[in-house]
Amino acid sequence: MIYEPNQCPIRFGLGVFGDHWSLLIIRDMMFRGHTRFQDFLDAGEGISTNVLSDRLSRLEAQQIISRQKDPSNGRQVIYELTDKGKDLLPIMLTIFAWAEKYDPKTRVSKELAERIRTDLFGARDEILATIKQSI
Amino acid sequence: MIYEPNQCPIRFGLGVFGDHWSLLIIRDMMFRGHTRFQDFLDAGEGISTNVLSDRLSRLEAQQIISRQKDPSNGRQVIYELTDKGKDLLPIMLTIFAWAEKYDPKTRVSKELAERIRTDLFGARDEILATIKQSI
DNA sequence: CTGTATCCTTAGGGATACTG
DNA sequence: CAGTATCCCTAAGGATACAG
Repeated sequence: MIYEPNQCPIRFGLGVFGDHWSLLIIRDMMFRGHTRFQDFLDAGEGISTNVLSDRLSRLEAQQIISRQKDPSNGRQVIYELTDKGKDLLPIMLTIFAWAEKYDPKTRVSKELAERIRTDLFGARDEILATIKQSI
Repeated sequence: MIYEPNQCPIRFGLGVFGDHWSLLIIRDMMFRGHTRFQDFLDAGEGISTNVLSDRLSRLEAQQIISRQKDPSNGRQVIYELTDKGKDLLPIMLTIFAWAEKYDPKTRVSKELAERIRTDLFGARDEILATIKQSI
């Protein structure tokens, strides 16, 4: 058994970042350096203030991001990825690599994509075979 | 620039497997060996027939899964992952590894988790630093 | 067994105005 | 600037019956 039913890691992941907006917010922090409420509003995805507020709260509650005031400007709030949030990077990168392989429009940094491709895509069938045996 | 705006790989991924049910269906095919309509209904997630039907159609349209009749039983339909679907494995595994790190209940095969951890978590900060420079 | 077809309900989210 | 508070609306999805 790869994992215990009712203790499914995919379900766990979906609970944390499994909605449309959360993953885009994390993406913007990770790859665009966004740190402020306004940054996310201006990202062009069309998120409304109430939804953004809600998602930032949830992500903070789950310790994916931290919220603090800018010491040099007390009215400015700064959002940052926590270690738990930064550790979502491998998930993002594997999505990148998959998209680069199947979305003709996606262009990702070659080094990153190459790394993932050899490390994980390369062993795909071997790993799937291992999994099949343990079902 | 890591990727072109409006050509975002995360958006592309969300469009394919970004809803609650699709990822669970793919999981069941990948890690539980499910191949039949009834398998998914019985998976215990409580999906209804109309939604399941819809998701299977979409996944087939996106060539994540294939649909064919069982040659030995003409009334039995068999769903299988295509290569494009199998290539979602790295994404699944990185979610596994992340969940194992942060969800106390999740227990994943050690070898798989270890492989991902050293390959990708290990270089996390280094990669993030590279990204920051190119924003 | 593998789906459609309907009905119905609710949660999610857009628009907007407003506040500390 | 960073949110809250409403209002409203629609699309997603659960339940169920039925069909090929």
